[in-house]
Amino acid sequence: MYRSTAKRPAAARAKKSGAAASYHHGSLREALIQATDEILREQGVEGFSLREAARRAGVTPGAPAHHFGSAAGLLSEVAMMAFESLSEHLAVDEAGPPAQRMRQQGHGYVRFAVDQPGRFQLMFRKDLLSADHAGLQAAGDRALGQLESTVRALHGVAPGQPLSAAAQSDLLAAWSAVHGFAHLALAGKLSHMHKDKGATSARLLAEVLPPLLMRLWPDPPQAQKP
Amino acid sequence: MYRSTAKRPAAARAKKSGAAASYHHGSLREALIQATDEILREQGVEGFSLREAARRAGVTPGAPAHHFGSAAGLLSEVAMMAFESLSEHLAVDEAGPPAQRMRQQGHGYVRFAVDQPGRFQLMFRKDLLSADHAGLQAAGDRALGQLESTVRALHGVAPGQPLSAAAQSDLLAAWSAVHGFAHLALAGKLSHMHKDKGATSARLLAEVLPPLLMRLWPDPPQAQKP
DNA sequence: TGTACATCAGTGAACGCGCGTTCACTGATGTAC
DNA sequence: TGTACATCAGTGAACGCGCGTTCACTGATGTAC
Repeated sequence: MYRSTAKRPAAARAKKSGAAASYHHGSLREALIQATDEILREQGVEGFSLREAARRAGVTPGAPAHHFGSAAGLLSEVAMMAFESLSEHLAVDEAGPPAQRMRQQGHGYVRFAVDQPGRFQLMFRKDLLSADHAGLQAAGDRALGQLESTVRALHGVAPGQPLSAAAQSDLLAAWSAVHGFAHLALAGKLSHMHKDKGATSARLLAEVLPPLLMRLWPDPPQAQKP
Repeated sequence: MYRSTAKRPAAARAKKSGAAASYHHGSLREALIQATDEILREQGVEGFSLREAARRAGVTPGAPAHHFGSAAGLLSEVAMMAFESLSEHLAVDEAGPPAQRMRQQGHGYVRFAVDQPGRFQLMFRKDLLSADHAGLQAAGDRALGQLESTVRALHGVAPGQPLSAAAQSDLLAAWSAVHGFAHLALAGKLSHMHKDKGATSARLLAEVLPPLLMRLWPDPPQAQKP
């Protein structure tokens, strides 16, 4: 009885990559993370399944368990990467005026969400993530920390000291505003806000976001040295 | 051969409600909407399925199609109701000072999201809703309109006239801020913002939201009559 | 350099599950006369 | 008041699907001596 070798994941893998078929994948862990990220890009969070990730990595459905235990384990790893990508979008020249930096970060936050919506969706879906994934927690804190450091500059709070109540409130306001804006943009609520219906979401965003950021963090009035 | 009548939906329905079993439900449409809303309350959006809604309404899985065509049809109906509930949370005494009204509405928006997270999640999941559901669109516009009318008052733009650029920007800022805050609260990002870990989400919200709202819409400086 | 053995990583098949939709049907209700 | 008939609303069974997880297994790799 003929048995097609093309059905065997190792063979499929070999065919795809051009390398020799091997029982062991070699770097399945990375391949699964990569595959998951690809699914997020193409289909969003709802498109993800453990089996689909395994399929794309050229491996049987049982394999992922060896590396991640469960779907939440794999997704948490990807979410961690996503937070790192967000952090890159929040990187900003520390020399500039704080209000301007804040605006730049706001823009970076929204750009990240709009350019990588699948990742962005995932990052805040705590029902899909492991609550105790240390790396994920840390990566999230790091991203938030970048906003915080700009808020510190705005309020003149030194790095070691605790945030003042006003600064605390400002940080939360900043995060809320850009997070909310990003969500509304992804939910398609932006275009329906104004008459210019046909506009690209990119163009719409370019027109609508900067004034909003300027309203929240205007340049300070002319320096008053007494 | 014995056939348990308890398996028959009509009988199950009768048992539950105390009324006589009937082939026709009588108000299935409402019952399904009700059931869906109940699922949202208990399990969130992810807990919803057409079959589960049918089950709760005491009806076979095929029945909902007669009234809603598909899952999206039913969910859109529920989302419409949800927007109406949101509108109620945005109702505010039109006599008060605009900044205060804005804060009240902001508080109402967040309270709605936090008290009824399942509904709130649904309302912005356009992948689950019918794009062409007229009532849903209208209900969403109505809710947004309530924010808009306060922004008009803030900026002194009369009801008939188009929003100024500044007012437009302010409206979007308002919506973004409260929407983002609500999302972050539901994603559990609030508690992890400050040291007071054990705090109830309700208490945390009561402490953290008002200053944020005050920062965004402060009372105007003392009236300067020239 | 060779060999025995332990460990690891992925296989393959099956588990039981719930899902949305379809369709010929039938029981109940409403209407016309 | 009665009867024929059309319309409606829900049934019941089946469709094909994809899912996450389990588990005894086996092939490959690495290590000790």
